[in-house]
Amino acid sequence: MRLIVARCEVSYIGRVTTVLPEAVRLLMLKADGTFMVWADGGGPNVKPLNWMTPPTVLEEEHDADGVLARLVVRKQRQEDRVEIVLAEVLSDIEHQLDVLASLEKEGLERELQELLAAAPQWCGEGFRLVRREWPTDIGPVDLMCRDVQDEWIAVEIKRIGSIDAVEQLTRYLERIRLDPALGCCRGVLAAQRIKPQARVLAQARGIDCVEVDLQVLRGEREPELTLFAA
Amino acid sequence: MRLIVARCEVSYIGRVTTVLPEAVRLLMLKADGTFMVWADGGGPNVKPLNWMTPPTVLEEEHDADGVLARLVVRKQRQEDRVEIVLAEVLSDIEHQLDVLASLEKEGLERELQELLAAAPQWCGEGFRLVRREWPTDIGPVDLMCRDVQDEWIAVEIKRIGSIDAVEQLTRYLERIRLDPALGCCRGVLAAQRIKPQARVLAQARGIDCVEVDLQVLRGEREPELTLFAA
DNA sequence: AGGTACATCTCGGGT
DNA sequence: ACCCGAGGTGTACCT
Repeated sequence: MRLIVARCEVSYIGRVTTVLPEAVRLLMLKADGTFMVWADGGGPNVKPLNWMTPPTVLEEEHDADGVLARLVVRKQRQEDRVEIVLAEVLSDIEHQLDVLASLEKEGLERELQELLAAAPQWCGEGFRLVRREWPTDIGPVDLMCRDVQDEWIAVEIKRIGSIDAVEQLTRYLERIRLDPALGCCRGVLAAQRIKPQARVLAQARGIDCVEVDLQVLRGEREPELTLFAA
Repeated sequence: MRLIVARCEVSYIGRVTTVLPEAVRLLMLKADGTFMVWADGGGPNVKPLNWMTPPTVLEEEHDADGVLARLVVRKQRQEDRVEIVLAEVLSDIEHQLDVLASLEKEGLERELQELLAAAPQWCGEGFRLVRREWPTDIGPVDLMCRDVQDEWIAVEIKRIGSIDAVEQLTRYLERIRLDPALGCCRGVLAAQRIKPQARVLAQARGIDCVEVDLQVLRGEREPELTLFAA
């Protein structure tokens, strides 16, 4: 990984066209071929101002004194290019970093699906799980359940229930209901949080919405007693 | 901007929980309060392994020799925290970077919308603009127009017209047509490029497709004379 | 290679 | 503050 701090001007030509006026910025050249330009504020926080993903080709130009004067980062088989004109190099260091993957993550949608598969009654009273990842010809439904009347219910699970989730479930239901045996299959959207506009669309489509609590599912917290609530 | 290269172990607890085993990585501390952890490969290219967006609070712990031994980055009003245990600091530099925004982008959907709002006839013969960003209760329609017969047309604009774009416009039309005054509103998908599958779906839904040329809209190129084309 | 779905998406614009 | 939509989205997984 090479880190260059320099006063420079940056141009990108590719899917869009951008220009950055001359200023002191960080140029980050990863050993894997990734290139990024960073500023300290006045822009995105966690996203570079400009970047190029591998595979890239790096051209370096030096002036008469051997000082880095120009960098061009290009994509192998495309016209995408970032050009950096360096007016002043303040620092230029390189370090060997470890390649060690294994970033373990917990608490994603997958965990939510596992917990709800083990306790489908949180998606609706009396629900029994028939299958996780029920296949349709346009993709798998998260959970397929049956209720106390043996009616079918397709459950779509999301961390945050948005309009897209309603669309996705609608598409699945369209497919599922082509099968006469499942013709009256209902749809349930289960999520930690469901956005208001998604709720509107779901209601219009006859899809039920259920908000679930991750901590309750994990058994870390007692469920609220809502049975006798207004 | 402070750049630390160190052999370290990183833990994050927040929306998810992650652990990174001890390895040599780059720790990036921006002056705006952003914190990021980077590796050289074996993970995402252009995304940090761990990060925290401002506002953040930084705690630094040093050992008896004054060497940096532990870092904790916390969010002010949340339980989110990143903890770094440093086994060996290989480099620790700090530079003053410029804050100079003004990353001008050209060629995005916004420009396309501006150009089509100024010349809606490219979306359909005789179209007049009634409103940009016409509000519905599930989101805004890019352009609302009327044609020479005073009929209403909802226009969805995309850089690339995909199936999602057709779904989106379909949703809007669903809501718009609930209003009797707009009951016969038509739909037009305008994009620089429209994917074949999106075209098929659009046709099935009675939505017209129009491909527009950015350079023609900008007046940089003459329109093709297609009036007498087959 | 192309399509789909997920992401601590991030980010900007609106209300 | 929340919500929506766009992104040079990136990334993994599937066909």
